Amino acid sequence: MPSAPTANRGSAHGTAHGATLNEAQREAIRYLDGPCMVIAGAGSGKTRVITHKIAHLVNAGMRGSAIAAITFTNKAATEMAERLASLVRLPEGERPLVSTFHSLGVQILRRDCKRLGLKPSFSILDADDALAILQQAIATTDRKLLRAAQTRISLWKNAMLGPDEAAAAARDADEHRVARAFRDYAATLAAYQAVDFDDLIGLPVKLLESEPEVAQAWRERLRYLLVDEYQDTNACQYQLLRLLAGPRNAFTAVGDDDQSIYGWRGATLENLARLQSDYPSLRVIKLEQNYRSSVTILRAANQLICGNPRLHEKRLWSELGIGDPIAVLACDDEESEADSFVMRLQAHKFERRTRFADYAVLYRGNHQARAFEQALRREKIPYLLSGGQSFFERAEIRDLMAYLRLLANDDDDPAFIRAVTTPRRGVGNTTLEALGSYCGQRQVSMFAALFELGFETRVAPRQLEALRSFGDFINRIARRAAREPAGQVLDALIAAIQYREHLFDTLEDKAAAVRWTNVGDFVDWLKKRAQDEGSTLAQLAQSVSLLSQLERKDADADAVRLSTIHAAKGLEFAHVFIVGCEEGLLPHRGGEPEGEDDAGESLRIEEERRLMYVAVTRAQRSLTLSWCRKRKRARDLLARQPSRFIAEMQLDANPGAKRTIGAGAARERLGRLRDLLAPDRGKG
DNA sequence: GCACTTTATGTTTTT
DNA sequence: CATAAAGTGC
Repeated sequence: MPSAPTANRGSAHGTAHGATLNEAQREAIRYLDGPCMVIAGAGSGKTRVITHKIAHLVNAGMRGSAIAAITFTNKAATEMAERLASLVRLPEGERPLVSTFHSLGVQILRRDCKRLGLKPSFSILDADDALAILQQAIATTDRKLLRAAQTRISLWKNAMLGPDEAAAAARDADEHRVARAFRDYAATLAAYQAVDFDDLIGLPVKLLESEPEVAQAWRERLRYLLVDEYQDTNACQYQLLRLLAGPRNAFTAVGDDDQSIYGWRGATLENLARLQSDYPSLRVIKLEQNYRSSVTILRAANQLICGNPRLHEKRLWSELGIGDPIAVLACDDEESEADSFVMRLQAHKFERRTRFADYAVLYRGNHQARAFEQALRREKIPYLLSGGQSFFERAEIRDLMAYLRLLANDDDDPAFIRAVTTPRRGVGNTTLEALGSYCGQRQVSMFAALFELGFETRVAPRQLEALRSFGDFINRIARRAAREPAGQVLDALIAAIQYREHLFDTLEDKAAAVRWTNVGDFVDWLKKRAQDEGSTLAQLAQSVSLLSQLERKDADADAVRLSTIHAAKGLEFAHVFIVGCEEGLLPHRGGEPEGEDDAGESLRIEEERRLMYVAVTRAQRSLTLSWCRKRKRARDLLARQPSRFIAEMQLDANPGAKRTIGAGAARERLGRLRDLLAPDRGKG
């Protein structure tokens, strides 16, 4: 087996792949007599339990295609499908459905959305498009209010409250205002035949609740459900699970209350308790043996998390030995934090003969990556940035996506606006405003309005001509898309709009070249996908918005990983650096302290503590924590304190567990190593 | 009326 | 430091 650098694939140390299953794992796999919940501590082999349970079901005679494994991220789904494929060989049509909640939602919706008054070619809006629509609805330019409104509405949706219930639940004037905007927002989405991310769960719930035959059909199709990262489900996802499970209650939920880090997205630990009260016969099985980390690391993790009240008390243990002490680095500022990381990395790598891919830098916020990127680039160390801006959020990709969405769905006004203005074709704000107001009166989409006789008088002839020829163009491409292969039409589209020329006209050559390369990657990816799945351009447009990262082959590259802690969940690395361990960052200080009560405050700290716990438990062999005495924020330099979590891990009380090292020591050591390696290269 | 250039502004985490 | 609203040539 080639050892891949990413998680769960076991770099020699740690993972339980080849080993036999332990008693608790076997029990979790074999138990089929009723609903089952597996409390799987960090590194206890939960993916293994899920894949082996699926294999067990298949061996027991269940059709593979009747089993569904549901994850939260595409990465987890891909990983799961691969591990499963290496365990049981199943023919194409007999493979279990391994999918995220959101893609499952799309599948359910695509089949029967007509019953909800939604056309099958509905558009899926990303957060930015949704935000633009909300901005219209709430009529504000205050970005803070806008963002707050978006999360508020999302939380309402995840709690399964519609605009009416939201208005009833609103506690102050601001929330009432947001509830009113929620109503307009929902109406606008309906007019556009568009849905947002939350609707991908909420609408299937609505559908299965209101159409018993549809629910029945899905229950017959999916006879056993396995849910990964159950602690991250929100009320709406829980309801979807209940509806899919039906009265048969044939499911296994796998989760860990200590790793619940998506409370801000509506995930609620109550779902763990609810599972027990809603299913009294629920069998609860705990996995406490850790196959990943050294005893030192686990002891620190246990020490940290015991500060939280927990639903399921558990104590992780491991047989992997004491391992290296945990180091704490106090740095001057973020540059010196990044510098000392790079120097320690180089020294460590030289001494231990490790690979770059054995190292990961984990941080609270994406902006923290910048200093580390710079330092790594300067030293010519390969790195992989996970999280951060998604490939599909890049402007050039969104431009092309707008065309695809418009081809699929004429009513998608946001896509229309983006496509008609990119590249520029003589249609600007005034024209779009006139078009928008006409559409408002006539209750038609922008695309449909172009060809209406009544619209002709609303804009200047020149603009009308530009709009209509754009409309004709889209119609022509759409006609071709129905007949010809997706890839061919895509090439024709990009050539016809002269996108390459547009990039080089509007940007510096270097930037344009980068974007054009991205376009090429995107097109290749679409073509491959269209071929593999036999999907049309329209269907592709739907699946694309659910992806966060282009699955690239260079995931196997030997490179240092830079990642947010959130994005690192489920992964493991031999040597982990948790950076920015400062009060205010980790734990992060929330928005304004206005009106937040003590209970809310301590809940927030508990989630931050779980986040730190997730970070610590990513490490197999060594763990280094660092913090900065000063950190730039906006324009000024702020004095900072080390995170309370460092103290909570009681590294001092843990003999030999802590080494505090000044940032200068590594610099000197690296200097010596460099001299040793290449004396003439010596530099300051 | 369109398209490009300047100036204020504001930072968690993600499907 | 990067994005989005307001300002200036064409």
